[in-house]
Amino acid sequence: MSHVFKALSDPTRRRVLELLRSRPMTAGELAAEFDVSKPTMSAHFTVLKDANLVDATKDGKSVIYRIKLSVLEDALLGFAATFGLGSNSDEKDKEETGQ
Amino acid sequence: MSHVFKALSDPTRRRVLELLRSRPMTAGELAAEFDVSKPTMSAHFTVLKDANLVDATKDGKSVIYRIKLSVLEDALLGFAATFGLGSNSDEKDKEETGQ
DNA sequence: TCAATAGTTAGATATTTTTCTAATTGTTCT
DNA sequence: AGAACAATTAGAAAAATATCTAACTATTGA
Repeated sequence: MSHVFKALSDPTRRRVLELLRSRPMTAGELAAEFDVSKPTMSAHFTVLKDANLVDATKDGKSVIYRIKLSVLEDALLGFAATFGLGSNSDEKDKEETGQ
Repeated sequence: MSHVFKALSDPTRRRVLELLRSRPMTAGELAAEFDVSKPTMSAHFTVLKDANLVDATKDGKSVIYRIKLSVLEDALLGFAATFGLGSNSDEKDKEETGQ
């Protein structure tokens, strides 16, 4: 879980995840969206893989990356829940502490 | 918002926030919970302040830190919402993409 | 006023992270 | 087999982070 937050701390990696939100993409397609070298992107992919936030499958010459939404959800909402946040939009009267 | 994720990427800082969840605490009380020097903790507090995740008020010799839950909530749930996550527990039938 | 206490700032060092170019691996196509 | 392409690994350099000790500032209380 610590790996997830480390992975999310970099803007490039957060944007990679956002791109993968719409559809799976190859390393090359993803790299084309950024202004850094392919090896640098490869390093970012490794961090995302280590955090288990993406899944990589080889397809011919390409590697297709897919976001693992459930892992992101567990980390994000799990941590939020620790603070009593989330799934709380229109709860009625449950001893709210207010800040 | 990038500052928030940077701040959350360190385990010490995440634990500081968790400690502040129960009540406001002084720098000294917080530092006592960790195995690092006070200046190191002071640096962590600075990162949390820069991310606007905590509020510091001086009270005599002490500085009292308070968590700013709304900022944490906005960052965490806001980002989660980008992925269609959260406040979604028992939604009925809304063209779910399922992973 | 002076000593004690709480906390931060200064300055240095060690570690981690990000990034690059060059070289390598694996796949496809002719 | 050999060229072309996609991606990763190797190795190095630059930048950012985390950490420490020593010194400083501000507040309290004798």
